[in-house]
Amino acid sequence: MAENPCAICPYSVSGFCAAVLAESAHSQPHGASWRQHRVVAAGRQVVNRNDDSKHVYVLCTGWGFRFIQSNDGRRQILNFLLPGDLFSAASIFEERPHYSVKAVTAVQISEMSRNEVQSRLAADPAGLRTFAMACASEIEDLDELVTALGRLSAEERIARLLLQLTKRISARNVVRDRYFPMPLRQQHIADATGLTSVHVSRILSALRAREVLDLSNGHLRIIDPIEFARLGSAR
Amino acid sequence: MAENPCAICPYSVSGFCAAVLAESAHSQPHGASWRQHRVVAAGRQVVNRNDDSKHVYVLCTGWGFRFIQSNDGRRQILNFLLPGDLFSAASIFEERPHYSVKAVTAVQISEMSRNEVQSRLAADPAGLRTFAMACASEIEDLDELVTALGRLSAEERIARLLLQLTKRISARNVVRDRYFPMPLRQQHIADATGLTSVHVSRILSALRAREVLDLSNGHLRIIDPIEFARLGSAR
DNA sequence: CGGCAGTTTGATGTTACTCAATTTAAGTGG
DNA sequence: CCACTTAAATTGAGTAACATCAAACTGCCG
Repeated sequence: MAENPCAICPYSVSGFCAAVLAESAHSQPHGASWRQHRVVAAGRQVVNRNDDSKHVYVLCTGWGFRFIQSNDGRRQILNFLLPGDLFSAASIFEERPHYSVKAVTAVQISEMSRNEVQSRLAADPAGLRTFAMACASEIEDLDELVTALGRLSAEERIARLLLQLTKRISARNVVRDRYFPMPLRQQHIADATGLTSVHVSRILSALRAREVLDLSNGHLRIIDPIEFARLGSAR
Repeated sequence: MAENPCAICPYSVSGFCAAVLAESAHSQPHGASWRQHRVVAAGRQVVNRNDDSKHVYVLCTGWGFRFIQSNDGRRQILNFLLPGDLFSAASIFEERPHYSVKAVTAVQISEMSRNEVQSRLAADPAGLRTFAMACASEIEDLDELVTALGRLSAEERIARLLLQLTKRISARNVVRDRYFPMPLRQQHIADATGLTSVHVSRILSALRAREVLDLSNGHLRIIDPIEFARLGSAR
């Protein structure tokens, strides 16, 4: 993933916005109405599994997450969305999303017409490659997540999630290597790692007691970077 | 996924082969050398994580699986490959695969030049959409797998895997609703569901005792289709 | 017949879940 | 600023699910 700021999202790192927004790509059908910004309050749902939608979304500010909800109410978080993230590469060609999306904090999102995005991608000679890269990286992330859920201990899964998030934050902001904004409830972490929030609490307490890291007050403090990296990159 | 047989693989259901093999798509650079068939013995590894390769593969006959191997030797199977399956949509643009692939049974594979596949896709006006559909369906499958590993019990995960496989087999062959070829060792099932082979053995024995299904001798026999479907589609 | 890979079974250990009570933190309105 | 409310985090006790270790068993093939 190369740094690639775009007009929609100064933090975009996917290259996707740049391709879609290229001026020459396509003539707008009705002014600039094919895309608009929206603000969504913390906790609100933005995308509903199976509700068909004519839009593609990019998160501009705040934190969100993509998830699948079980019949019995449990949910699995598939990934967290940070500024610049396309909700999912699949959304560009999927009429009905197979996932839902919620805002963690208040967020700004950029809502674009799927048809328009498709034709811009098709018009751009590098569009196929750009799109393919986004897909490949999403598939790779998911493959790694599957491996983590299937094979790692609770502690390793949590450390892995936090490590990954710190890396993604670092890629978007001035690098901070010890202290990161992290507006997640323990329930979010539980839903992302396949654990219960009670167990997440115990593990986080243990990591705090062992002076590895401290997650509280919406911030993650890395106390022992070596141990943190070791736990988080276990495989 | 629409039925879409192709010259390489009579059972291909992805539409991918059709797009790539279109006669008009592209002139061959050196005869037909951009693709060739290979035979691989049961248990042999076909793709090695991180070894860069100039090829894209499609499975033509037999069973294989895509996986990621842990440092400590444990492995997570990401999906099983059936005749007609592209190893991964990501492979078309990824220089180095982030996964490995092994043959379960003896397999025939079609090995294609990645460059040639890319230019054929780019040349085909429907190429972007074809490729995107393959990606979207792979992402959806992975999202569902993540949810299964994160949220389902051992029994449900196993039933889900077997149910999915029966559906995929049915899509490729004359429909058989009670008896399916299933050349998997219990270790494969364990590696695909994040369990140990010992536990898989216990669960399969229980399912056999409860007269839900019987997996043995390389075949799956569905005894109670209702209960099987209920367990396997739990979410 | 012996050997090997795969499966089954039992006994035991560990990890993570459930339920429920308690503490802490974060608002909110007076 | 303080009482009140509510959501989130913590803690303890008991339990269920799954892992580990090891031995026995099965089928298959040379």
